[in-house]
Amino acid sequence: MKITTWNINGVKARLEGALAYLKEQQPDVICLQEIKSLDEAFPRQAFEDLGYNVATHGQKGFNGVAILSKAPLEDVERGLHGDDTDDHARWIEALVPAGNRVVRVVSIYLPNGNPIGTEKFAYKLRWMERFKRRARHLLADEIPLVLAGDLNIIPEPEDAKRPQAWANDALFQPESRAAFRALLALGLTDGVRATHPEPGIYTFWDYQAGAFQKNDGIRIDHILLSCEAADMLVSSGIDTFTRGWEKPSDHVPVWVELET
DNA sequence: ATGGTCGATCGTCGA
Repeated sequence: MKITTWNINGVKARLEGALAYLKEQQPDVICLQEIKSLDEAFPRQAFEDLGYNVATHGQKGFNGVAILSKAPLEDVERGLHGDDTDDHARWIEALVPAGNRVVRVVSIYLPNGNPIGTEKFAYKLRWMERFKRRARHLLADEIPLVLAGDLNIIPEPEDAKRPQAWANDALFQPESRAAFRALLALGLTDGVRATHPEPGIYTFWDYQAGAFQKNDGIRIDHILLSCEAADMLVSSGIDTFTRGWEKPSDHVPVWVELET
């Protein structure tokens, strides 16, 4: 099965592109981030018409995540556990049947955290602690687990064209990177890196200053796999071509193929 | 050093 993640930066602005992508690439599951839509305003029917089941966790104006799947979604959970006062829509889970087994998929929009030295950065780090706790809990199920999304972390210098340009950015702070490594230390595999050891593969290019034309990108959209899911990993890819489309998202789709 | 670009929304925040 092919599982894709894509920060679409607004479902309304990206509807045509998202539908075109799904028609062409036919992923079994796609995790979306930054839908920037209330659940009731999400263009559910347009995706259902392409054969997808839709589960959203949205809010007005910003954030918002979704999981779309050709197979029915079960046990949908909205929101990241661990803080009842956090009303940001950044986490949605579901079970997806795959062949004669089941995979748990999570669509994640991890806080950006900029600027550093502010409450926004503290929130990012607290949120990553909750992420780790929830991941540890889900790993105990021993159901293949796929944590996919805009994780807003540049894990290593080779994940940026110009790492020094990100030295003061929340995405590349030592604390952010350490929290990411702590996730991997739970036993998770970076699915793309595991199958693409080469440097210079990116998933985001800023809209400003012709970043895409200069390939001035960063790799911040990730798919983390439990050992049960990593055992199923066949291949992965980054669909950079969508960044050249009309009205592109600043992120591109990232996918893994799992043997089911 | 500044402004550079988008989306949601309509002055301004978030990225």
